[in-house]
This record gives sequence, structure tokens and C-alpha cells, in this order.
Amino acid sequence: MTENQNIAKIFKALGDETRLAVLKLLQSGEKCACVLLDRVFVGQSTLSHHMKILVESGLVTARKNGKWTYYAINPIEGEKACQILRDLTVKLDDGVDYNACCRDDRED
Amino acid sequence: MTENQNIAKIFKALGDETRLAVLKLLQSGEKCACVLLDRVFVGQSTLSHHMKILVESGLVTARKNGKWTYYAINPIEGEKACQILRDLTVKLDDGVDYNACCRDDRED
DNA sequence: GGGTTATATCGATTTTTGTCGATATGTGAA
DNA sequence: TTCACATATCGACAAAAATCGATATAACCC
Repeated sequence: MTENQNIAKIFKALGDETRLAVLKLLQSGEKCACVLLDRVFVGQSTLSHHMKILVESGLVTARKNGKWTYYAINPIEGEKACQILRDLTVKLDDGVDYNACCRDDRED
Repeated sequence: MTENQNIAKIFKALGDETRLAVLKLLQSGEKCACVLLDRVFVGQSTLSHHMKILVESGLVTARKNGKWTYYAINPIEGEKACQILRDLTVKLDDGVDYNACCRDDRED
């Protein structure tokens, strides 16, 4: 998997309302899947699918204990994602005047 | 559009490799569409579609000048998105011991 | 005006993603 | 060892998103 594919994977995980709702629930601490299921309006298999996507993105960790699976936010990966997003959207020094098409400046 | 829909829209915009490539190109400053088209491996109509998604997310601004459209990163919205992501992934105080299913704690 | 260029929009198609119900897996309890 | 429960996986389908080629729009140049 390329670097950009990995980054896209993280943001894709964040780009779904159900998964955002799950993250908000996890903000108050680790939760087992059954609790999440009570609060999110999708079926059990669908929730399981969303949790897999969140875990595979790295933003969430899963811990099994007996019958239950506990999910929690992974703040380390969250911080990494923040840094990536910040890097992507900073305004670098950009004093150029582009009144003409910038294609004029390209290398062919 | 709900709050979560808006947030999902921003992260969806970031969850595509072509759009990530465009953002990386825009890091070095405003670019017109034709320059982006030279460097990204999609057709012209597809690029236009991606740029619309980026602009509608707020992460990118569009400025028309004659025949050309210039795109640039919007660092204000970028910072907002960072803040949202940080809020979503912080580790709040979480001293609870979840050795039993946390459903035991729920309100029915 | 007529041609050329840059970009946007449209319509069709393909690919990806979300959803569900059914079933499988694995655990603890009776 | 059988049962109930929690979760994961599977297969099918529906919805959303990406892509393309064709065409529309709009600006510039001759």
C-alpha cells in the first residue's frame, strides 16, 4: 500500500456519519460493541463492518475480553492523522503572482 | 445539512488519492486547473469533478481569472478540520474498568 | 464574427461502499 | 455438552462515488 493509499484510508474511515457517531461515543471511553449497537442506528453486521474499517485505519483499537469486544480511540494515530491534515493544508510561502496561466511556468 | 454530514463531507473530500495528490500540488501555492491536469492522471472532466468536491468541502478555494480557474488551499478551513479531528481523537479522562460488559451500565 | 482554449456539466458506465439477513465462530453458563 | 449470547463473516443487493467521452459555456485572439 502506497503512502497516499494509507492516508486516504484514514480519511475514508472518518468520512462516514455512522463512524463519526461511533467515534463520538468512544470519546467518553472504551465501549463494547453491544453498547455501540444500542446507540447507533444500524444492524449488528453493519456495525461490525464499520468497526473493522475504523480499526484498520488505526484510529480505533479493539480488545477482546471473553464474549465482548471493547473498542477505544487510539490517540496516537489520531495525532498522526492531525499532523498529516495540518501538513496538507498549511499555507506555505506563496508570493508568486499568477495573473497569467501558471502553465507558462511548467517544465515540459 | 447536519453537523455530522458537514464533517463527513470534509473527510470524504480527503479520502481520495487523486484529491490528496491535488492538495499536495497546491501546497506549493495556487495552481490553475490546466497545471493540475498535467500532473494528475485523470481526464479533464474527472479533475473538474474532484475540484468541485474539494471546493465544496471548503478546503480549497477557486478563483476565476479570464479563461483560467486558480485553485488554492484554504488554510482557515484546514485548521478547522484539524481541530475537529483532534477533538474526535483525544483521549479524555477514562479511568473506568470495563472488565464486565459496559452494557451493564446502560440506561434502558 | 469565427476559431481556439480552458473549464464545467451531462449522461452512461464501472467501481466502491454501505446495508441487510443468514450463518459461522467462539465464549461462558446451566 | 448443550444452550444462549456477542461478534464476525458471507452473499446479495442498493446507494454513492469515480471515471470517461461528448458537449456546453465562456473568454480570448485573429
